[in-house]
Amino acid sequence: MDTLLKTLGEPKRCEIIRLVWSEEKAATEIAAHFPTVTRSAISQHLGVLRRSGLVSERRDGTRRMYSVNHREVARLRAFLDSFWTDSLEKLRDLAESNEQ
Amino acid sequence: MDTLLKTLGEPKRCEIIRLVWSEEKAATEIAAHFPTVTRSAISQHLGVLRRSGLVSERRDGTRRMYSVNHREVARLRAFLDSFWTDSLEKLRDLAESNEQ
DNA sequence: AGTAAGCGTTAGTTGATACTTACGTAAGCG
DNA sequence: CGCTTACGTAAGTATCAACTAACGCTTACT
Repeated sequence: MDTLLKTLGEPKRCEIIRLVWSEEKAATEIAAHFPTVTRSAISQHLGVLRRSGLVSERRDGTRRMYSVNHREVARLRAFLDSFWTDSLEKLRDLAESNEQ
Repeated sequence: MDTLLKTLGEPKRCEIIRLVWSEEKAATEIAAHFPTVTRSAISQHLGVLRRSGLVSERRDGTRRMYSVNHREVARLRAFLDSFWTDSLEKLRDLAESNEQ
C-alpha cells in the first residue's frame, strides 16, 4: 500500500493514470503528452505504474497498450477511504499493541 | 496538491497523521511511537507535515502539541474523490487543449 | 534479408530526501 | 541563576528517485 501512495506522489504518474483512465493508449501516445521529458523517462514511469499494479499492459504488434487496472485503483481508494474514517479505531488498536 | 500527495508518500508521515487524528499529541509522544528512528527525524517529518498544512502546531509551555488540520485533509480528500470520478472529463479537457 | 517503428532496459548523473549527530533556544523548576 | 525538559534546526552523509543518452530487442513492411 505504501508503494501505491508513493506511486501517486509523482505528478506525471497521476497524469498518466488519468490519460489511460477511460481508454487504453500506446506508450508513444502517452509520451507525446509530456514534451518536456524523454520517452525513456515516461517508459520508466510506466514501469513503476506497472509494477505497482495500477496499470496493465497489452501487446498489439510492436505497440504496448496501457490501461488502468481498476481493481488495484479500487484497492487504493478503499484504503484511503478507511484512512479518513477509521483512524480513530486504528489508533486505538495501535495503542493496545504498543502498550503490551 | 502535489505536495500533499508527496507528503502522504512517506509511511511514517501517514502514521503520524493517524496518531494525531482524534487528539493532539506532543512531539515527544509522537516520536516515542517510532523506536527505530531518532526524535530529530520525527521532528523533521513534523516540519514537512506542518509546511504542507496537514497538521497544526500549538505551544503549551515547553511542549508543541500537534493535531490534524482537518480542513486541509478535506481538501486532499476532495481532490482524490474528484480524481477517481472526474478523470473522464479531465481527459477530454486535456485532449481538447492539446489538439489546438 | 534489410530497414524502420515502437518500446523496454541499462549505465551514469544529478538532485531530492530521510536520516544521525551536534547544537541552540525557550519554558519550567530548584 | 543554574539545570533540566522539550523541542527545532543546521550540517553532513547515504540512499533513492527522476532523468538523459545509448543500446538492444521485437514486430511489421518491402
